[in-house]
Amino acid sequence: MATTTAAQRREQARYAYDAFMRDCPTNQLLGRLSDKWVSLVVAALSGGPRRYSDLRRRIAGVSPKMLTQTLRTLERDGILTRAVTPSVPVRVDYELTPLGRSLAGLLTAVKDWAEEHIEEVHAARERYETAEAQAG
Amino acid sequence: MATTTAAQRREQARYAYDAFMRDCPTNQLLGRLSDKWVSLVVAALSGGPRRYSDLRRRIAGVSPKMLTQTLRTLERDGILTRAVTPSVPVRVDYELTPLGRSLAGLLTAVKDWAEEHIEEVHAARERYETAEAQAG
DNA sequence: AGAGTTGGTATCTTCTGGTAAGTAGTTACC
DNA sequence: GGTAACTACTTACCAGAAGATACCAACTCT
Repeated sequence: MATTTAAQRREQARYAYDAFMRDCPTNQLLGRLSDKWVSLVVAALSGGPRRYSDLRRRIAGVSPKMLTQTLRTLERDGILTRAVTPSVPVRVDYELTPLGRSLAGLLTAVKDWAEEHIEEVHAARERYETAEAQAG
Repeated sequence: MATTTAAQRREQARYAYDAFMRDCPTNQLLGRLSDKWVSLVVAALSGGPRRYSDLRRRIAGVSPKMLTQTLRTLERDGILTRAVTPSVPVRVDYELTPLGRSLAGLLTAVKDWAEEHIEEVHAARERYETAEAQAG
C-alpha cells in the first residue's frame, strides 16, 4: 500500500511547496538558481564535463572566488560532481549529474532567450527613456 | 531584397551575441533575469494583471523597495506595462507584455523545477555534509 | 633560472539588498 | 477636528555579499 507514482509525487510536491512563501525551502532554492554565475556554469557544462580552468576561460569575467563558490554550492546541491585526478599538476573535472542535466535545459533556455530578445529589450529601453524625458 | 525571416534573424542573433562574453549586452541582461524577485514577479503576473498590493501579498517577503525596483526595471525592459488609474485611492495595474509572456514560461519552469526537485537537492546536501564530516 | 600551468585561497573594496521609517492625497470614523 | 486607514511608493541606514586583485604550492618547459 501507499504506492505512489512519480506523477502523483510531483503533484503532491506542487501543493506541499510554494516558492512564493518566504522561508519555504523552494524559495531559497529559487534564490540559488536565480544567479547569473549558476546559469552560465550550468550552461557551460551542458555540453559535457569541463575542467576548472576551462570554465574560467569560457565564462569571461568570472573571478576564481565566485567560480569556486558557485561550483561548491552546485556540488553540494547535487547539480554537478567534482572529480579530482591526482596527476601533476592536479586535474579537476566538473560534470552535471542527471539532476543537473534536468535543470540545464531550463537555464540555457533563459540564456538563449536573453540572446534572442536583447534587441527588443534594448528598443524598449530607448522608448522608456524617450518617454521619461518628455514627461520630465 | 535583404528580406529575412524570423528564423534567420534568430539564427543571426545566436551568433552575434554570446552571454558568456563579459560586457556583452546579453550577459548583463542575463544578470537582470537571474534574479529571485524577477522570477517571482513574472511568475505571479503570468496568470494575468495584478495590482501592486496584490503582488506584495502574493510574493511573501518582498519589501516595497525591491518590488518597486523590480517592477521599474521590468517595465523599462518591456517585460511588463504599468497602468495608473487615477481613482481614489490611486490604483496601479501591472501586466505582462507579449515579450514578458514569452519569458514567463521559462522562468516559471525554473520555479516549478525548484518546487519539484527540492527534496532531491535536500538529500544531496545531507549526503554532502555527511561525506564532509567523515573526510574532516 | 624564469615563465607558465594547475586549482585554488586571502584580502580589500565596492555594491547590493533588507529593515524600518516617512510621504502624499483622499476618505471614513468618532 | 483629530486621527486612523488605504493606496503606492521613497528614503536613510547598515550588514553582508559580490567583485577585483594578489598570492600560493607544485611541477614542467624552455
